[in-house]
Amino acid sequence: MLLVELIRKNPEEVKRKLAKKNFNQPEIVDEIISLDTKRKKIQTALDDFLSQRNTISKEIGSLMQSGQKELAENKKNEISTIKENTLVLEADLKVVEDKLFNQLVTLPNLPSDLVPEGKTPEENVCTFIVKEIPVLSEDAKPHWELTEKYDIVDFELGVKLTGAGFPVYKGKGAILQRALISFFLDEAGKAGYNEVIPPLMVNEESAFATGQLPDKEGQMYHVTEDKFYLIPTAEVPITNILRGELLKENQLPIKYTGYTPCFRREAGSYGKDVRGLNRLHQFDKVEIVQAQHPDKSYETLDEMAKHVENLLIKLELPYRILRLCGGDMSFASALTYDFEAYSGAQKKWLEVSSVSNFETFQSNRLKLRFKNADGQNILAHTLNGSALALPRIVACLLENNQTPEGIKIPSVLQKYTGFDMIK
RNA sequence: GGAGAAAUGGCAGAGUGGUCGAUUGCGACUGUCUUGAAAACAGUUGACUGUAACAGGUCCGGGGGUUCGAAUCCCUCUUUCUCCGCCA
Repeated sequence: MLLVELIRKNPEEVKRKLAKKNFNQPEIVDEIISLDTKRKKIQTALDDFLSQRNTISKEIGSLMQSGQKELAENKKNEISTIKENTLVLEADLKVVEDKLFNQLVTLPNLPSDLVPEGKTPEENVCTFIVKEIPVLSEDAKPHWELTEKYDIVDFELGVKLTGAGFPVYKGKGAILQRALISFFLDEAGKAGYNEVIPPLMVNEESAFATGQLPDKEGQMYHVTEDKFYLIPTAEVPITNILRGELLKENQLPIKYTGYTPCFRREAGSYGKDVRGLNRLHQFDKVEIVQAQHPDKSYETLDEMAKHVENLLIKLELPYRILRLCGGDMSFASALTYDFEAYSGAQKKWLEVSSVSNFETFQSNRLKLRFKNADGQNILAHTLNGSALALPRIVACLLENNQTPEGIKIPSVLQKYTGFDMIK
């Protein structure tokens, strides 16, 4: 959530930046400012009445104690008009505050200056691409045929148990999942991230604080009986670990990693993009999360991107890095790098990681702050990235590493799988 | 699921209708002393809002109510603890 203070100070700049993010209702910015002005006015008037009330109440108190009951009664009468006024103003204030809040939550985060202009994924800027994109032979099979051939992922069975998008990993397929998770967690651990296993369901407050509510309500599975949401990413519970914290400056950066399954309704998705492992309702992911000093958060973003890049290199996967344009970025992000691995048989790039700096957009909702040397409370910056999402990695590994003898396992994974070939 | 008890500042723990934003202890920070440290002594030590700066306002688990006035009384929700039941 954007800070009202920032909007007040630079309304035109805010509008310009919002436009870059494909947000086309600049009038909301003006409405927010006028609502906030109204809010302040009401608040000041209300405070004034409350102040009078407090003073008189104290006087009544001392009169009562000194036994001057009649004078006290007179004071009580005096206070009744004041009380009526406070009730009216309190009601007004609530209306204005609600309106203000509802407008404020519709605004996406402002893009950093590094974000390229653009409205569609085609306008993302490729900042790195491997020299050689593998060309497989014409009879190379897409992963959904390979998973069937080797009986390692069973989509039909998942349909029987739950529905489309909930595959069952079997045998070496299941072990491969476990191996990747362990590998990713070990790498994150080596990079200084503290490993956690968070809940897979969160409450409304958590979903709001990281920005999923109200923006992405329809994308989450909602457990209505208990008002919980199944997490769409570990980002939600892990970042919320820090909700409400007032840290010491020297505690930064705080680094967490965690593996969780992720649940996404993917309403509106269909067609080729959802084939096989490309897009699922439940998938596994290892996430890295940091809270950092505002002065250092962009360095940290680069460091996290480097971490993700190294994973792809170690897995020997061809990849490219995109700096997302304003129109393709997520609601809460200020700058995002997407990592795409090449899927040789599908002949296309699949997004396997997204690394973002949210600046204060999340921390403002989280109330995640630190105390600086001057004793001021400053909002920290939050960042996160997938490191990595499993299904598309598996898809690429299967397709790119297929041979007539079977599917080769990258050497870095072999100590985790215990085998070097799926056959 | 049933019965009971509780929720106060970083922590511990007072406070049962008025000068309580909150006694006290510990911790932390600053100063004095010291070559330095410890000890001792003195002081400081929550957040939000608001202002040019003051002032003012709000916050004692969340929400609502009673009252001129609520940490304190009432209702409700949540959480924790104890006992019973159930269970991996």
